[in-house]
Amino acid sequence: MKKYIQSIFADLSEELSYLKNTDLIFMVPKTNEHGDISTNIAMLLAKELKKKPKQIAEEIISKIKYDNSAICKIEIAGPGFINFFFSNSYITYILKEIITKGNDFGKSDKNAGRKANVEFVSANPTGPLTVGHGRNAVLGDTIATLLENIGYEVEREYYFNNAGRQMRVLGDSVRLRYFQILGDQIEFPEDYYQGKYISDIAEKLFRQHGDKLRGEDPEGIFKSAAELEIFNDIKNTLSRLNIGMKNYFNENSLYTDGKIKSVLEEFKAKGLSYEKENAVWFKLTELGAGQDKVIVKSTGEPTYRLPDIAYHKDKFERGYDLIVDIFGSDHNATYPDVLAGCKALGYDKAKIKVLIHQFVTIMDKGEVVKMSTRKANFITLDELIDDVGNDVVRYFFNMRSMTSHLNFDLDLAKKHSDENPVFYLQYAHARIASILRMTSEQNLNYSLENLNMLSSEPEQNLLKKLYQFEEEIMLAAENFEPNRITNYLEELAASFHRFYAECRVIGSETRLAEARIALITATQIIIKNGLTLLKVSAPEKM
RNA sequence: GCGCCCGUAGCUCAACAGGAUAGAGCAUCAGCCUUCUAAGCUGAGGGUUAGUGGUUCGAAUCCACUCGGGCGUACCA
Repeated sequence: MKKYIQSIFADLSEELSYLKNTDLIFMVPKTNEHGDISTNIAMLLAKELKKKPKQIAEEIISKIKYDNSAICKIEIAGPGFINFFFSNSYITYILKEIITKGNDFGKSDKNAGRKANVEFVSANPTGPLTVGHGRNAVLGDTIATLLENIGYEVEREYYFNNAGRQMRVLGDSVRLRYFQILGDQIEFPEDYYQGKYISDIAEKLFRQHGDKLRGEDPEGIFKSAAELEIFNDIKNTLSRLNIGMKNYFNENSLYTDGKIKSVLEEFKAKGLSYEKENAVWFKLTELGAGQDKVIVKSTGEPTYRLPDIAYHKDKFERGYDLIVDIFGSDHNATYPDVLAGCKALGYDKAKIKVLIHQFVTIMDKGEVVKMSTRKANFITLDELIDDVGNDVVRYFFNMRSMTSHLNFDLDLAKKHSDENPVFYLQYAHARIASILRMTSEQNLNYSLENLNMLSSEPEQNLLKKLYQFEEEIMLAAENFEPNRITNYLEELAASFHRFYAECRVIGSETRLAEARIALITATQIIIKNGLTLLKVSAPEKM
């Protein structure tokens, strides 16, 4: 519909030339009195044209040509808004679209043929996923789904590093626990991994091998067993949330494939690196950053920047049209270096979209829980799923904008009470399912013949919400904002519940009942499609 | 010190690219089930949008500064 209004304005701009070079902004007004779509164009032009906004608006309205079957009224209001009112035949059209397209309604092929890579989670296999990773995982997966919904072919990717100091400490942590099981009196260092899962892995090794591993190297079987166990655990947790990765990208492959080396050589050839104090420095100052950074330590080991740049180079070479990285706010200082590196290598960094989400604050019994993988005072994502179920976990992590901190109150999430918006939505869906079960028993079906009978306020509000769906999910995808979906769905469900309280389906006069069945059928489809994007279930009964 | 993010009702959060009277949920209070699921609905109270100044027809939104909170700021990842 917005497209249609844009097109009639485009036609009009042939006649009113001042419309040509301005951005037309259309929005959905908050109240029904202000119509279905509104534009502030007259006010924006007032200064430039040295005319009063209302005069401009009048001129636009008097000259604009539109189709009566789509728009029934255009009026000027307030300081100069132009408000458009949709006609009933448009409403009929959109309901019909929703009902006939069903599960496919809302899908768009706008980006058909384009490929996207979404990298998320990317936790190293040093411990189970925590609630903190949960937000990253759910946001990443939902963004991937949203991109698929607008036509992208999406690859979900998990980047990990199973080498380095962290992993050595992990292997040695298991080894020491193993010795403890054998009865050795060993002091377990404070900066080693304290979690119980370490002892579990050691226990398992003991059951399989007895005391035969005494002489093994910490980086041998201890490390590899730990990595295997932990990775299986992580994958299992992700699959409980319906998250499946297409690629697991091992940082180590960047070394074995010579990609790190080739980036180093390229930097050197371009004069973007130099040696100082036995280390290799990346000339970031030349690229506009504040200071140069080390990319290869004096020990010969690269810092994280180098593999990160090589990794992104690899992604570019794989030919994606869009590369999305999802990080927690603790990475906010590192990605500019990576982007600068990509740009220096000649890649279009506009293809990379870095999304930084703020941390999850866990509240338990009214207190903030500080978490650290190393010390074992974390709540695992698995425990959270056990407590509240995957629907609630997925919904809660999608509920807030990425830029704000997410306050996860465990007591509240565990409650399963009506404070929980997930149930509010699911209840709306189930209520509709229930009505439709009963109407079908009575052989009552939807009809699009008399939709103009849907004239009461709750019905009008519900209709209005329905035809906003397509635009909402488009905006959610293009702006990478999953929380728009949850906000929208809550408003939609509220509109439905209000309708339910005031308007009866069964027992109304047949033509009205048929129209209302069309309305709630469409509502049910939209709720289901919205929840499906979030991978939250839409039950027929509760 | 510097960089990024945040500050909106008692609490948790919305508010589309600057738009019309700043909205929901929870909590509090008062109502609504002989009719489609009360996990619901209706109403009331609750706000100087942290503060100060600026930009303009118009600011929670943009700019500057101040205050407060989070995360960073390594030859850790």
